[in-house]
Amino acid sequence: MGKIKKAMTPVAETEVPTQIKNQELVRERRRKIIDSTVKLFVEHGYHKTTTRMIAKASNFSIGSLYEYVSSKEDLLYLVCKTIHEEVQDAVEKALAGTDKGKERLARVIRQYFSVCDNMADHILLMYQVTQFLPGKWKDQVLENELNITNIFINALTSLSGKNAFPVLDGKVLNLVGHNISVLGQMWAFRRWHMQKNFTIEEYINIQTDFILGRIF
Amino acid sequence: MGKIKKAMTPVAETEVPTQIKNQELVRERRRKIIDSTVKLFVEHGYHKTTTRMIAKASNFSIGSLYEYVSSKEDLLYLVCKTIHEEVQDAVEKALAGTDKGKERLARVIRQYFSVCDNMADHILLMYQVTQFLPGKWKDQVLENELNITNIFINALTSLSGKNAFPVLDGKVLNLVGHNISVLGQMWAFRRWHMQKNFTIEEYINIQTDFILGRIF
DNA sequence: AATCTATGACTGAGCGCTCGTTCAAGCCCT
DNA sequence: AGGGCTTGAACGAGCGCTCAGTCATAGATT
Repeated sequence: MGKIKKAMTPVAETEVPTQIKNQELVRERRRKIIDSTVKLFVEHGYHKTTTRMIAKASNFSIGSLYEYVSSKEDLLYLVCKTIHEEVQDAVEKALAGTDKGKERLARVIRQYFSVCDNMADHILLMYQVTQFLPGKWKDQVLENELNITNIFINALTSLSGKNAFPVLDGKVLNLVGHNISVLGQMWAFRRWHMQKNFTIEEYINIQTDFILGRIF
Repeated sequence: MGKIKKAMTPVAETEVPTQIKNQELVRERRRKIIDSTVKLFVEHGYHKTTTRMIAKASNFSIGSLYEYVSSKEDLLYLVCKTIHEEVQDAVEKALAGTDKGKERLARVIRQYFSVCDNMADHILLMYQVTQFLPGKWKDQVLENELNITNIFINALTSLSGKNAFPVLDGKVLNLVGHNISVLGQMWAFRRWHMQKNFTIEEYINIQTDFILGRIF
């Protein structure tokens, strides 16, 4: 069966169980459910969002909701996965350019930080919500998080020793990759301070200087 | 793990209401309650910890618990406040030294990161739990968080322009202060990766180089 | 074309249970 | 005696999830 990969929201077909036979329907309905759920989770948080609210917001009965998703925790996982996919897609697009050395790194940082700005709500949500995932899915989510960080680590590694870059130890590269990842997310989870004191442009510029060691 | 010195917790007397007349008793009992609660929250999280569990763990009846604390949310605030006080105390001690320039900054960073290591559970807890505070107390907690960050900003500011330090713009200093704060906490909230790949010593050394721009 | 039948998506009242909170009654000290 | 402190049974709102039943559709049969 030749399925066309809709780059938007893939949504697992088999990973998370469902009662419904028609897989096309599952994909479509789940997308609607996930979209509504993200909004509700962002607005009210995981616990204060009831399954009834989710059902209403996506125009299903609760019963019907539970045909497409087997528990609230399942739904939470689908939400997390979708957000990660969105971030990863956006960041990977930034790797396409052809410039070299620090400029290339700076461009990737800029792109990633812009994504963090656009998806600030979602990133904050991930921080708040990962703790409620059952173990097996928490592991999966952390792996997805690592995948994104690895994009930066790879970008750094491919630069090490070239274009006026010093040769760097693997551990250093690894940690710097995580730093980039977290400093982007910081724009979201410290927005209570950041958005009062910086524009996203200022933030990107200063943080880029900071990461590239141009400050001290 | 938590080799935290049993730092006696001050505990607000008036800020959070109580039914009990004897203030001495309130202070003493609340400390016991808060200590037990922190342990339970760390182990089970806020929602899965019931008030009955808290009462049992601190050797009170539920009724008695509610004489000393007027709601679970109140208790949550007391917990957050106590943790912040502990961190702040420890970091402020690091300011006592007499060395100058980058060495002084490096020492403050080392001290702070060590605190983040010792209190990793508590820092993670703060990240998970702030979202459940009612508005007025969330503001208070964020202010406490800012107070800690300001310690770094002040340390940076007092260095700006001296001892081979460049003169730096206020926004830059502000953001770098937040970076230090967050990179310390990152040791806690990314421990699922960090503690597998670094010792705290390695972490401190690399991050210090990173912050001071010695990497690229 | 008309009728029957099988399928499976959809519905929502209600079950079973948890949890934060209260309060009437009792205990203890002065 | 009376105020301060403790107790734990009882309350009731709220939640995730179930399941017996409805109904639209489409293929089979006449």
